[in-house]
Amino acid sequence: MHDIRFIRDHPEAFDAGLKKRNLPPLAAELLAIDKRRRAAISESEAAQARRKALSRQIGIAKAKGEPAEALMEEVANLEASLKKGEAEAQRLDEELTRRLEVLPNLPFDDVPDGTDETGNVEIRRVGNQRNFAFTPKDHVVLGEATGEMDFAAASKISGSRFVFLKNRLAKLERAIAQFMLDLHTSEEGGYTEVNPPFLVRDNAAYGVGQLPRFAEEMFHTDNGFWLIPTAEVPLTNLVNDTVLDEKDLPLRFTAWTPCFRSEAGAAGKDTRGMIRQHQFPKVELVSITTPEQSAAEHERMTARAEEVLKRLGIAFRTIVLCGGDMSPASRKTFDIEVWLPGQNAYREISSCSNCGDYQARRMGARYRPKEGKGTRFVHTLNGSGLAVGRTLIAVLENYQNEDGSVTIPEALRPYMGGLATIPGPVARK
RNA sequence: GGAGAGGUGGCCGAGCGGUCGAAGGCGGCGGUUUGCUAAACCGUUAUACGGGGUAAACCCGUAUCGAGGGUUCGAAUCCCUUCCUCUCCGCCA
Repeated sequence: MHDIRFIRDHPEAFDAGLKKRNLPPLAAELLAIDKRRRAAISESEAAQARRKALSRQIGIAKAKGEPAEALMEEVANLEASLKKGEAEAQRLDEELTRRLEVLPNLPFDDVPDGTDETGNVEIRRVGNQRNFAFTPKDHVVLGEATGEMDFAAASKISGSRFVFLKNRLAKLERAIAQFMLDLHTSEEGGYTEVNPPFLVRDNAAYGVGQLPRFAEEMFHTDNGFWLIPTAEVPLTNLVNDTVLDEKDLPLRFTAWTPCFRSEAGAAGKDTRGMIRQHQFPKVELVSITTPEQSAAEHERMTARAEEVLKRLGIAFRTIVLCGGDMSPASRKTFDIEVWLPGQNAYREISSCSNCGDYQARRMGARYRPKEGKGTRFVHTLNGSGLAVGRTLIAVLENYQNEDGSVTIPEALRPYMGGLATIPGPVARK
C-alpha cells in the first residue's frame, strides 16, 4: 500500500518507480482523486463540527429546562447535506485505497531496469560447478531408480505436481530442514524458531500483499482459510496491528513449513520432477526492522541463506532482480540460484526481499522510535533459507556418483545418523 | 456440535444516552529527592485523517471504545447484523 502523502510530495519519484515496474505514470491521476477527496473531507467535517456544537447546546438547554426546538430544527436542516458530504468523502477515500492497494511497491534506485528475468543482474558466483567424469543424471532418474522418489504413486492419489519421498530420501529432506533451522537459530544466525499455522484468514493474506492480487495462486478451503503459499504470511503477520518498541528491533523469525501453491499460470512449466510442486517444504526467514536498518538486514539475510549452500558445498550464484521480475511487495530482491548439474543450469533456491513499509502499512505494524514522538511503520523482509525441496534436488544432483549412489554432505551426516552414502540401485540388489 | 461470557488507549481495567478521547492502575517519558541504583513523590503520555504553520515545534477541526448498519438533536453507553476471543460440556489427534 502506498502513502498518498509520499506521492503528493514526490510525484516524479513515484512515477519513476512505476516506470521501473513497467507501468505508466499514475501520480497525476491519483492526486486528482486525492484533491477531490480532501475537499470532500473538509466540507463534511465542517458540517459535522456544526452539528456537534448544536447538539451540545441542546444538551445544555435541556439540562436547564429551556426550550431547544429552534436548535433541533437547525440540526435537522443540516442533515441532508451532512449525509451527502460524508458519503462523498467516503466514496473518494475508498476509490483512492482501491487504486493504491493494487499497485506494486517502488523499486529502489539501484534495482536494474528490465521487463523480465533477462534483465536480472548476477552479482556474485560462489563455489565451483563440480566436474563429473560421467554424465550426471537429474534427480528424477536418481530418485526413481531406487524407488525412494515416487511420482507415480503421488499422481494416483493427488495428481500431478506431488511426490512421495520414502526411506533415505524422506529422511534426507528432514535432515536438510533441521540443518537449516539449527544454523539459523544458532547465535550466529540470530533467528527465533517459530512453528506457525499453515492456514490463514483473508486479513493475513492481505497484509503481506497476497490478496487481492494473487488469490488464484493460493489454495482456499471451503470454510474460508487460505493454505499458506509461504511461511512469510504467518511470520510477517506476527506483528500485524501492533506497536513495537524500537529497542526490540530487529525481530528475526524462522520457520520450517510446507508451502502450498496452485501454480496457476505455470501450466507446462517444470512439469518434470520436484522442481515445481503444489506442496513443498521451505525454511523461511523473516525480519522486522526500522527503516534505517532494512538495507543492511537485507544483505545479512541473503548472506545467511547463502551460508546454507556454502556449508553444503554446492555452487551457486546470487542475482539482483530487475524491476519487472520482482514480486509486487518488494523494493529489492536477491535471488540465490543453485547449480543443478542434472539440468545443467542455475535454478532459484531462495528469494530475499526487502519490502520496505509496504506490508507494514497494510498490516498496521508500527514501532515507537527512541527519539521523537509518534509512531512509524516498520520495514519487513523475507527470504527463503532455503527451499528445502530444491535443496534436496541440489544435494542429489551435485553429490551423485556414477553408480547412482549419493554421497551425503558432511554437514548433513549428523542428521542422518552418521550415514555417509545413500546407496544406488545396484547396491540394493 | 451444545450452553454461557466478553471484545474500551502500549498493556490491564472502570464507564447513569449529553463538556467522554474516555476514571484508575501498569508501562513509557520529564522532574524532585538521592553518594549510585532502587523506592517515594510531582508532572506528562493515544492514533488516523483534514486544515493552518518554516515538510520542525505547535495550533485548529473531525473521526476512532472489534467491524458494519440503525434509533436519537446527541451513542463507548440502546437495537440489529457480523467477526473474533474466552469458559464449561460433548466429540476428537
